Amino acid sequence: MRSAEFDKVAVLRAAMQAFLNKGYTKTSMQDLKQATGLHPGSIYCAFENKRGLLLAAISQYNQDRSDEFCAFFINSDSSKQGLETYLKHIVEECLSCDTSKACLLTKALNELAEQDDEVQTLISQQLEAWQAAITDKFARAQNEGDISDERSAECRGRYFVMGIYGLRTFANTHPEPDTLKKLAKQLFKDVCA
Amino acid sequence: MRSAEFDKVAVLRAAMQAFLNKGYTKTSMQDLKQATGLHPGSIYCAFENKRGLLLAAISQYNQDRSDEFCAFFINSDSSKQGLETYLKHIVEECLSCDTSKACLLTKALNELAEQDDEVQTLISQQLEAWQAAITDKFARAQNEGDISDERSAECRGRYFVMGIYGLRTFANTHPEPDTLKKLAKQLFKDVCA
DNA sequence: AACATTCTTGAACGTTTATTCAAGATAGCC
DNA sequence: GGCTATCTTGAATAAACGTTCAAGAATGTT
Repeated sequence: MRSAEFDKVAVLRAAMQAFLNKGYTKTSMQDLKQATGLHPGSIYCAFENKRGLLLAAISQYNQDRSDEFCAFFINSDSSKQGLETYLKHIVEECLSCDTSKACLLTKALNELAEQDDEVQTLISQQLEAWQAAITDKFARAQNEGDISDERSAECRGRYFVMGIYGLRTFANTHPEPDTLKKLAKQLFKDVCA
Repeated sequence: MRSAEFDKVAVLRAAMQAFLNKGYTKTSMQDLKQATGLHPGSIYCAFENKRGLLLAAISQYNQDRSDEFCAFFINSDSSKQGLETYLKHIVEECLSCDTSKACLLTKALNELAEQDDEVQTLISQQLEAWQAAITDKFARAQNEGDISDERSAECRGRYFVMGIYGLRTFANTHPEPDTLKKLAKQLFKDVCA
């Protein structure tokens, strides 16, 4: 008996960085070999093929982002404030230079939506769960009395998600801190109004 | 002497549809041959290479969209109403099944931003011009007295653009008419407030 | 220490890719 | 109608791609 020598989670994180940098199609097996440190054979043994590695990387990405999201609410009894700092965190992420600014879920969905139904379904479910988590926080904020019941939590959750999508895309051409921060501030004001 | 037999604009429109369907990398020369009706040699003679065809298709797309945008304002003396019907038009576009729902500029930018500086620069300039055109309409609407001067036209233009980006991305996973229309309505209300 | 089992390695494979180019077709000009 | 110039055609090319697989290395068991 002999167990695998590589750290699966670390490999998946390296792979998702590679996919974020070049996109799925343009990331070659040679790129993945270099990024993960795994030889082609090992990748095929562990993930079946390149597409399998993408699917696994997407799931890992979703897991990481989901954990990150939850962390904004565990030590806070104000859901509204948690959402605000979460939004600020996203802005900072858009502004950081070292890590890729895009979201792997939307990036992969854009690239493969009309060609790969399984990828599309997987990502759609994950984005749906993310939106549901955000909507839940708006509902809590309403129960906590910080946001009015004039509009439903679903309505606010959708709008917030839409705003984040827009913010991320906008950051591609306008990575100026002041502009993004102002947009985010306005977005949060509008979504809470 | 002998002149070219194909219609350049028609070829570019066919090429941009192909690029919208599959993305730049996954659109093969064979796909482009089928979509445009041009043989490889003719494409290379007219556009230098695949990338040259993409650049030309992007410029044509930008031209078409720019003309389309202007059409919303020529027979109207209310800039605010022109912006509103423009936004409704975008929602309809997101909902239509036959044509591709995405925007070629943002799609190509997402795919090639970190790999091709010339493509990135070209698209950035075009998106900038689009945003400037929208900002101009907000400034006119303010002069016409339909929108307050409380926030600047630049500020509103940016927010509107961000909202359209978000709306388009949101439509990928939620192509339900009622949801999109409601989001667009709220967006327009917020951006004019 | 030798064995059996599993993982790792990287060269080799068949496709597919973007690109080229020489031959053929077509149009205008004398 | 023949000539020249230009455009069209599509087979050929070389490189790059994802994938496979048999040989080598390493581990745990006896």
